[in-house]
Amino acid sequence: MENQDTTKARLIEAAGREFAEKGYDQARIRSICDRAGANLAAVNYHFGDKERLYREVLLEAYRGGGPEVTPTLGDVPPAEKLRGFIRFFFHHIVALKEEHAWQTRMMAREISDPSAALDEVVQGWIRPRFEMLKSIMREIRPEADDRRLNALCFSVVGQCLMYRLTGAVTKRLIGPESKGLLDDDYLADHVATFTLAALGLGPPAGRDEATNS
Amino acid sequence: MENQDTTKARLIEAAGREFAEKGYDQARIRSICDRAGANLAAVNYHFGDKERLYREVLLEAYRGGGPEVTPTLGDVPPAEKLRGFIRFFFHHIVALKEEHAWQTRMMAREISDPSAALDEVVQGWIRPRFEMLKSIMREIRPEADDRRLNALCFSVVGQCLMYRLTGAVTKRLIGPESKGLLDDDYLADHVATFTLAALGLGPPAGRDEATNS
DNA sequence: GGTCGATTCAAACGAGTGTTTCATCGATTC
DNA sequence: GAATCGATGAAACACTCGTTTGAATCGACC
Repeated sequence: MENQDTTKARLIEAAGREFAEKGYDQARIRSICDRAGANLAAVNYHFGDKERLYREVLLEAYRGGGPEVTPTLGDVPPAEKLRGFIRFFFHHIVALKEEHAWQTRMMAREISDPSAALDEVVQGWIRPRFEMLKSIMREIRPEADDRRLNALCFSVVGQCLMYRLTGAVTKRLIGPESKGLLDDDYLADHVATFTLAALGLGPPAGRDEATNS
Repeated sequence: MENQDTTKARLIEAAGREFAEKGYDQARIRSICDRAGANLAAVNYHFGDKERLYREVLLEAYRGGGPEVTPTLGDVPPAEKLRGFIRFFFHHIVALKEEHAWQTRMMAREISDPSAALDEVVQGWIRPRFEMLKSIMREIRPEADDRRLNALCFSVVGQCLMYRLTGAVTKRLIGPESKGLLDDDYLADHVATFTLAALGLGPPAGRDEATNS
């Protein structure tokens, strides 16, 4: 009854895009109000201040209308589940482009550039997905203790997040052309193969160079 | 003849610490001048502006007096070289504490929070170390093409950098106690084992839970 | 149609911060 | 010892940006 095109709703939408693009510090209230077609004072009137606006937007981002970002893994062998999780992770979190929903991009940004609201994000958004990975890993390594399970999961996540967190460096490091060759599908497949090999569930990584140039 | 305790030298030292701690944006010229015991106008007098100060400090950081941060790997099997590289990487780049030299901390910061001077840093500091890793990988996988080699190296680096880039998240994700259990030595060993297993050079990861609790 | 509360608007405020100014100091030189 | 010039110091300037203010506008209700 209220989520029509009210000023408040437009502000949340505009702020979501702004925060997702620039992060909390670099986001500008003037820019948000411009995008929303609202007056500069609107943010203070409707939300009080910048931080409370951010928290409302964050709430909207992971509770509200954002797209579902949870892998659905059927009843397949754990190795296949792991491969599916990695592929999902790459396509929905690592490889975020401008056209992706700002809701997800804000979550991704909280990982690399946490705000004061990180606790809520970890608890409400990151942890459930991490636990999903951890339960897959537990299926694969029932005998591993909790510390080892965490390290194993971080080995998976680290390989993926690498490409999201250090994009500027890697592009300069190997050149834009080589970076372009590392597309999402290739990388997802590589990380999955690498990880399954590390767990003894597949052939060693890097020996199958028959397929590509 | 000039690198005594001049105001300019003290400014570079103070700015190095400030930039390493807070990054370019959050660093404050007033704070730098305070640390250096210099007047506010000193930065402009000696360097022109904040950005040129940053570039000079960066130059000093990776050309000048910083500690040597390059792994020395003797004539051992490539698997051992890789293990040594990972251990080195963890101790000197990932696990940077406050007491580490600001020179290295600035390099680490450029990775996660690049400045306008990233090009120089990649070319002068990151690339040589990356090429070292790549040559090790080439010894292990002579038949792999360049794209695969890059992906393999990034799988190694990603597992390590993870802990540097997402510290705030991981601490909240698994709790400070569990995070504390993942000390540098444990993680370096884990990543090495994981990676060697992935390459078919060691036993699968996560099956050796006899040693620790 | 007048009243009142909610909303919107233009304008300004005030704090933070990089930068500039200009007077002063101190050593070197003639 | 006076002149000169690089270096330092206190103060202020200029700009950005979050926030506030007080008037104008709109809509509902009597």
